Amino acid sequence: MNFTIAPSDPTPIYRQIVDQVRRLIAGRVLVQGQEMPSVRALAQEHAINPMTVSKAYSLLEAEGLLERRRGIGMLVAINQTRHGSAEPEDLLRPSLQAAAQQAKQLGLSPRAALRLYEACLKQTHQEETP
Amino acid sequence: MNFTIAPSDPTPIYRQIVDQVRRLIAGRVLVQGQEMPSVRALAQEHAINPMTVSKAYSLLEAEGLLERRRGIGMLVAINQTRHGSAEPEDLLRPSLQAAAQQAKQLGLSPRAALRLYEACLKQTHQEETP
Amino acid sequence: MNFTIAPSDPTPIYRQIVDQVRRLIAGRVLVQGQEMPSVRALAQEHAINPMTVSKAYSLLEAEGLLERRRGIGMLVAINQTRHGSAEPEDLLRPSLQAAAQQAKQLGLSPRAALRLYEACLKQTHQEETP
Amino acid sequence: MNFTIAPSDPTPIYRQIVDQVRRLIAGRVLVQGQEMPSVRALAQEHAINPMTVSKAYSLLEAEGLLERRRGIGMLVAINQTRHGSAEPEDLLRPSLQAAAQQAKQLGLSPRAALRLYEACLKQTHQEETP
DNA sequence: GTGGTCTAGACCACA
DNA sequence: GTGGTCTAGACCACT
Repeated sequence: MNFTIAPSDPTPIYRQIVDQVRRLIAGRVLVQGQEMPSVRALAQEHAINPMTVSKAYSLLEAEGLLERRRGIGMLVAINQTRHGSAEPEDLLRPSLQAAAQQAKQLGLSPRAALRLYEACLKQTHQEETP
Repeated sequence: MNFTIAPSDPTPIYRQIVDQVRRLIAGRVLVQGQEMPSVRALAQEHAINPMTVSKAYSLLEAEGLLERRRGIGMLVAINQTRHGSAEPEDLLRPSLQAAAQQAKQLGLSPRAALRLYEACLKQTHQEETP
Repeated sequence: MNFTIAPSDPTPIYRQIVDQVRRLIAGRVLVQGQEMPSVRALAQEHAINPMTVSKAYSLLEAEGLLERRRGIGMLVAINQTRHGSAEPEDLLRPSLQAAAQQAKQLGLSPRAALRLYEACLKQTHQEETP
Repeated sequence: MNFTIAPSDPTPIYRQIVDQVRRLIAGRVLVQGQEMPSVRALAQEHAINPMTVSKAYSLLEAEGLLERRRGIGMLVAINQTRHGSAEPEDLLRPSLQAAAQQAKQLGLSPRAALRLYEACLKQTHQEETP
């Protein structure tokens, strides 16, 4: 899986997993019917407790994004109609709205804030290419 | 005060206060020597516990951003050396870096992400003018 | 076979099979000596694993409700002593007792609960006639 | 709290809690804004692990039926508009539909099934009065 | 006082 | 092999 766990991040680990899986599904990186990595595998890969992964998967199942197949594992849910998985823009907007309010409180002009975001985007995309 | 408290936000309330005051000072919206609203007033305005406000103020005082004046209340500290308030860009960057990674996971192009942020900035600035 | 498998139901599939066969025998819908559908046929019909069907049949055989005939398949056991198949009322009562407690917790009057059950019974019986 | 935990019941304990709280809210036994018993209290009362209770509460919170008040405890959610809390009839119907199918499989006439349910209802209500 | 998170380990059930 | 459940205990954060 191409996502990261930051133990230093104050947001709980299970929440980091939930958020990222949600985004990867919205972005079609994870496609419908695809098998998710097993609880134990993911736990070992990131050196965390299997129950933590399990909790994240359970929440995603309750949300309708994952489906449990008895004895098989978890799959990305097939009936991804309209509920649950939202448009990518809708998942990104809250972060950007918060960042917009912060820019205003910091007295930064919209232009300066945009330039800064552009730099961050460029950096993030460069990490992947090489 | 032009800041907001979101009780549903998982980040603790006292932290929401600290972060926003820090930004307002960095952005010179709150200027040196200016009186802060009283603990009681702020608590009542946002329907939160006065002890929570008090804790936030104490942290800001320990950080050197606020000063406690007996009989008067809290003021924005006058001797803002360089250690207390940082550059506005440095305070905004972490949020934008996170938003950049999210955009990538969502499969959004940098251009689309920028456009979305531009819209958020415009909306945030319009709220204040009328 | 007129029974249904609900993969989303938390009760294990083999248990769903066992319970329903038990009822169909108690209700004389399946009569003594009658052939049961083959493991393979039943599995294919409901899109479940043959091993799951096999496990259910084995449990029913251990219970004395089914008999394994070499080269033929499973039959409804002929010597239905009193220990295997119980009275229909006894098999239905647990569900109704649970439903009665639920009605009480929901604040529904016994009369309202009865009316609702009447409607469900009518609907269930109509499904079969046409 | 007037609900029961049955350790022998195959349905997991946290699920028993969730289901019953859901019903008690739908039946207005628990009213909006009311405080729920604390995790530790409920755990001790029923001799189960606090984490099990916590898990149930978390699910109910995700469902929108409970609200967490930091440092205070859990309350029955106030904005109980339409989602989440359903009509009592809607929560009872699934059990009765299952019981109706069972009655049919058992070869019981609708009249006999109704009589049996009536008896169960009477018994359940008598337990409370004395 | 409140709930939340994580860990470690044991046991069960399903396929 | 898969996930689920429960326990016990430790530590943290908020009010």
